[in-house]
Amino acid sequence: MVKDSTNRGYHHGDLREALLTAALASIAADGTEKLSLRALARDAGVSATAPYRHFPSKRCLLAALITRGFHLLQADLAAARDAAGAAPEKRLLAVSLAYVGFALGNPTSYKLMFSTVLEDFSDYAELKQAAEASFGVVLGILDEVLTQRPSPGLSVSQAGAVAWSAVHGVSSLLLFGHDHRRSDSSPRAALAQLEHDLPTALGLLMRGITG
Amino acid sequence: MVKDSTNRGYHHGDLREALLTAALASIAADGTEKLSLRALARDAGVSATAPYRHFPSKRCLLAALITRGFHLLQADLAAARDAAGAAPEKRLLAVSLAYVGFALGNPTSYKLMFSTVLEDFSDYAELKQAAEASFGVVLGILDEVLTQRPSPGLSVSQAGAVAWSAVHGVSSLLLFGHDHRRSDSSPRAALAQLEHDLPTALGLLMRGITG
DNA sequence: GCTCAGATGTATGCGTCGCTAACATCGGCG
DNA sequence: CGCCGATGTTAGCGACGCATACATCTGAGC
Repeated sequence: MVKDSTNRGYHHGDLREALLTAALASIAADGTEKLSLRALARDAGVSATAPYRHFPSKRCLLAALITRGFHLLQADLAAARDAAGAAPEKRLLAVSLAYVGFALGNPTSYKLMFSTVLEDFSDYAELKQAAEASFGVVLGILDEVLTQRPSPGLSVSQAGAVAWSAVHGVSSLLLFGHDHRRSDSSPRAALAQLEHDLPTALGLLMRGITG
Repeated sequence: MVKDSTNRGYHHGDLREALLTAALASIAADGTEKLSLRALARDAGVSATAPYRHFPSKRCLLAALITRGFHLLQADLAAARDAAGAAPEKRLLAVSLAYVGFALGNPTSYKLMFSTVLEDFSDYAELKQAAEASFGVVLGILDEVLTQRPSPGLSVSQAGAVAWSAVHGVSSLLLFGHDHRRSDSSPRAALAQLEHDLPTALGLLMRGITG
């Protein structure tokens, strides 16, 4: 039974959830390095060790955050795919745009998901599964496109990896540009322009791959 | 005057350099989170606070490491460009391959350079300059290609950003795959195949952009 | 050669952190 | 109603980043 969040007696009510959202906010504000379980506990009004009732370690809290991110990404991608009709090319573009949209809309989560804080997902089965499910949506839609219109010189899965890389690269670099927007140099300007014409840009990339 | 490295009296000899290389090794082994100035000092055989004679803070040491990475990247890219002859397309492919090659050959540096440990380069003028110089090589070569063969629907700098994104995406995802290679699922296999046929893959991407 | 100023390394200590162990309190279920 | 597992607390350990004050080395100019 979920407690009323106004209940702040001895028991917090929903400390686990509060910690997760506060952690994401903290990372967004100050970066992963400065994330502190003790500080999260203070902000939540509980003792310094209370978080350990919900997460065995700081790493596990991060893993939970990343897992949540992949679940969200998967949902966004699947929704975009299903809303885009039946034509494989349209579905591909829609999923690509949704991918970049997720990155731009959830920059903290996205950067965390593809960072190296955890080094390796193999210690976290649920996380590994969530990540592969997300990739599965991308690869599935690429498969649809590429079996219909094979790419010259590349296998289906190779071409799929290229397309996925291109979309991931656009997302990453756009975020990198946002983080460094204080510099008004030409790379930054180019990225801003790119963001403005995303559909055209992604369309070109996909055209290169699908021949 | 550079001291003989066998000199280990009161003065270390070249502590700054020793710290930088040890730091990179530590990050490669255990990740950025576990990097400890005190541990580096211990390994170098000096007191816990000696590193602060060379780096005002841990962040500054990381900034120095990243700066060094961008200098290396720039050198690699410029060398590849100059060795590739005069034809813009050949130069583009060579620079793209060098970019991916740098990422695969210096994974720790590359991930550090595009991570968010520093949030922002604006506090580090030398670093910002080094990063923009690296990007300058990429953008310059893209400019050569695109002014000769304009891309349909995109400005030169937009198309440049797309191409750069694609190359960066291939690099990032390849590294991501390496880090998670313990899973033998299809994404990993696709990435391995992709790495094997990099020239073909990058050629396709560039063809999409250059029309 | 000597000297002395700056570069480099040391000693000590503060506040914070992740985490463990032992104990307290709550709340739902028999 | 009473018990027991879930949740939170208190106390404390070792490590860390970093600041301050002090010690030692080294080379440039006399």
